[in-house]
Amino acid sequence: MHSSAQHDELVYFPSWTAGRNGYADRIRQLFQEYHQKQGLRMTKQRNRILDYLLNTDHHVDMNEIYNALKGHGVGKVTVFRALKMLQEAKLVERVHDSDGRARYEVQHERPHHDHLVCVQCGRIQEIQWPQIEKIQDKTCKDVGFERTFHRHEVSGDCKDCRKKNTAAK
Amino acid sequence: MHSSAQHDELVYFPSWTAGRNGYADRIRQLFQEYHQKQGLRMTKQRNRILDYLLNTDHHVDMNEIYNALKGHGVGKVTVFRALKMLQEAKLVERVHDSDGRARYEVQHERPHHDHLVCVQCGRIQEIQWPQIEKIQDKTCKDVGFERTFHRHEVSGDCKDCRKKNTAAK
DNA sequence: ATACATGCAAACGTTTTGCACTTAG
DNA sequence: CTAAGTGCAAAACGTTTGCATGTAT
Repeated sequence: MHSSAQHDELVYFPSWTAGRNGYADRIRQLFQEYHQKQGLRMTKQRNRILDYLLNTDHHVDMNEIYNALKGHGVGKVTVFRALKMLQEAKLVERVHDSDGRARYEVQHERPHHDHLVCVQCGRIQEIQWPQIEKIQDKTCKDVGFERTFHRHEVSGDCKDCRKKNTAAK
Repeated sequence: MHSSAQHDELVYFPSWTAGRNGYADRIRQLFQEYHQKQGLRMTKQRNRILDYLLNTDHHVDMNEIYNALKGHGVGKVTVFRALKMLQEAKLVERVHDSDGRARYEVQHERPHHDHLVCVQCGRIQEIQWPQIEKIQDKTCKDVGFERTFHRHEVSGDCKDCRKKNTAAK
């Protein structure tokens, strides 16, 4: 699987960012299997919605998907219901941005990752922090807390926006 | 201030958890000063809302405050506007829960802290993780990201709940 | 006295549902 | 053919605003 050395350092650009197509195909397969298992029907709308999700590298909201696809016979409600279905299938995860609005991302069968969220351009950069996970584990053990999940978001200004800022002066 | 040794280890029960009253008084003072500076008026409603916030140990939403105070001449809209004002005064911070609903907490003039959230009893244990902050700083510098804020929540089962679970068997 | 604060009701934006029509299997 | 899927419009939901009334200064 993710065969490259799993050392203890930070991994800024995780290995799974490569080979995205194989990954996308795997999701599409699970998507189909879920339909069969649940007696659901594949439609062009659902396929387009999943495609959109698989071809984006950031967390999208319902409207973004709707706007991108509305010319192609996909309604807002369908996007809503497809996203709901995809969540039930555990293929998409719902998160919320800093204003509390819902955003979605393809659920990754891959190492847990944290987020660098740019407050200017909204871009979300994903990062793996194995060191931090280790520290968490140790502390949790010490205080008798059993960790099941964690959310770690760092907000600030990304490289590009900072460059623009200084250029604008 | 927080005079105790600021070493690099985890601090499970930070020093500022003691002396909560002094802390509350400080906030009330800033609250009053903000009113004077801005030419605002102190009202019983606003005082009650601030008191409620100061006497709770978890992140509350508008409705919780409203329900607690509606018998005492405090309307929903007033809670809303008071919270808005408190945010402008930098005394209250607005966050969002996992469903995207707004929640509020008194803004702490104290070291940044992270949260251990028990999914069973809902209790939130606060933790300082200076080691983790260090790692963040280093990574952010490496990728050219300027960190302004971070949110770090670890979910799981707390010591007490786990004890209860095994006892129940 | 006079701004500022309050609370009702109504506007708002987003998410969700009811229902008649369409379509994949 | 028929149960599932779609899309419109409308309900539901939380948040926010307009305006007449109340009140701290």
